[in-house]
Amino acid sequence: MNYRSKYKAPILTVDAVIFQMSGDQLHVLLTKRANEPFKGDWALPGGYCAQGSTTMEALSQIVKRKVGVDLESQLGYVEQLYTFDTVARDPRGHAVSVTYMGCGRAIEPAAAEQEIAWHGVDQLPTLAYDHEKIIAYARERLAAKLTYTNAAMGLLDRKFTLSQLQTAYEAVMGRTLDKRNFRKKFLSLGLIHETPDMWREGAHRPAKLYAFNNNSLEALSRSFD
Amino acid sequence: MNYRSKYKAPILTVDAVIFQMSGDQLHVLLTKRANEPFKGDWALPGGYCAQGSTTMEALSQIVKRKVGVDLESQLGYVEQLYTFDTVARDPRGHAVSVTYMGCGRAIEPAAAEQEIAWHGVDQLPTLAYDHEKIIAYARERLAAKLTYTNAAMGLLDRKFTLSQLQTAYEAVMGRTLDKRNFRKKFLSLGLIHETPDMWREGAHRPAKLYAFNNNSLEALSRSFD
DNA sequence: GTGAATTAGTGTACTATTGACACAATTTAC
DNA sequence: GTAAATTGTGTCAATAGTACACTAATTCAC
Repeated sequence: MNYRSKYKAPILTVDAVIFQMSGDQLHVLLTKRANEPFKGDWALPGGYCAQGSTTMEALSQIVKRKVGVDLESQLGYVEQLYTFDTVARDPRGHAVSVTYMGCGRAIEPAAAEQEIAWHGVDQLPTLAYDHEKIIAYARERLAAKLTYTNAAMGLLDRKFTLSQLQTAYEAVMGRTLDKRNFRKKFLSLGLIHETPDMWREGAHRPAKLYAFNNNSLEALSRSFD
Repeated sequence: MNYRSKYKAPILTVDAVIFQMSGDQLHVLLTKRANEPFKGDWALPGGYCAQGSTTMEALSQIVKRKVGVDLESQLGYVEQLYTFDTVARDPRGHAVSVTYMGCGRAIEPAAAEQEIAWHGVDQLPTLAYDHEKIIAYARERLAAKLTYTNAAMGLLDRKFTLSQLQTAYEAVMGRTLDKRNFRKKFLSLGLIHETPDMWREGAHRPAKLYAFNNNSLEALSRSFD
């Protein structure tokens, strides 16, 4: 096939799975679709990627406009998740969607074009397209990343207590962890350090605040032999 | 933006990183570009994805036509790698490339449109586009997969010796492994089983042949706590 | 058929990591 | 000062990882 002849590119869309902690639950940012198809259903924020901008640039603009979140400044980190495509995915024709996953903390969306809401990942409403699968995949990916990177950074304030860290791990992984083992293990990884500050809240002993050593995503190496 | 108005999709391309073992080295299948841009340079097999076919379908057709390899029947497994895009990636304009990675064994390419060759991943020629980075990324991904999946399956015959398996691991990871520890570890994973057959070759003791329990990709779970 | 060459196949001792498990310390509210 | 709440801590057993060297089985040359 020759590009100049009769080549017609598939529709290219981008979608974002934006996570944050709310209480002790992992939540995902959704928007209510105002138009067909799937009018009235909840969906991941996303839209078209046009010629001339990268998928990440397109996503930034779309997310900013539609749900009022600035990926650059309001998320701890963003990474590409997967590219989904099926001829039937979008009723309007063949679509390819490049999806990204990001984690943030206490995100305050600015004015947005669309109705938005945070939903607990364990209590999702009916979702448009295959977005339920995409969210499940994003959560799996994030859970895997937690075991060998400092990705939890994205879900926490710059300074956090070990209990907050553990709560985030439990929310993403969907199971409880042992407090002593979690602390022992995590501290031995060397990803975080103590700060002089304490977290005081409620009628109980205050907690030491920790911070990640590295503000960008850091991976530990795994070994085989 | 409205789809029906002035939306114009970026060029969508697909590229394949196809690995196989040759001797004790990991090799990647490359084609020599016959046209500009990068005419004469080596590149990953790939091409345009047009409306109406999924990226995987497009890739299958392209790889079959250009380098004579049938992804379905000639590769042990194929998975999506990453989607690369930069405005400058393709000199003709903004392009988005969905890349896939696959592993095969003693692949015999059929008649192909383009000049092709297998290159050792540690002795790559000058490559077109950012294909060098893509290959490095694919290798990293494969190395990571080897530590928690049966992905090595793709690189081996259905029946193989433990030495062959170890050689494949060493080639992908780029370092040597201890024979006794490798065997102990791998056998304990429970991914493979002994067969009654022996591999006889050369003036030395014959080796037991093993087979994977599962013909599709299988992942072991990692734990945190 | 004997010895040289080559690769397959095996075990042990040590260290590090994981996982199960319970109670004292510190703070606030009353 | 006592109750309520949450932080913070250690040990032991089991498992997994790591370093390391020799014997077994075969072919080939003589």
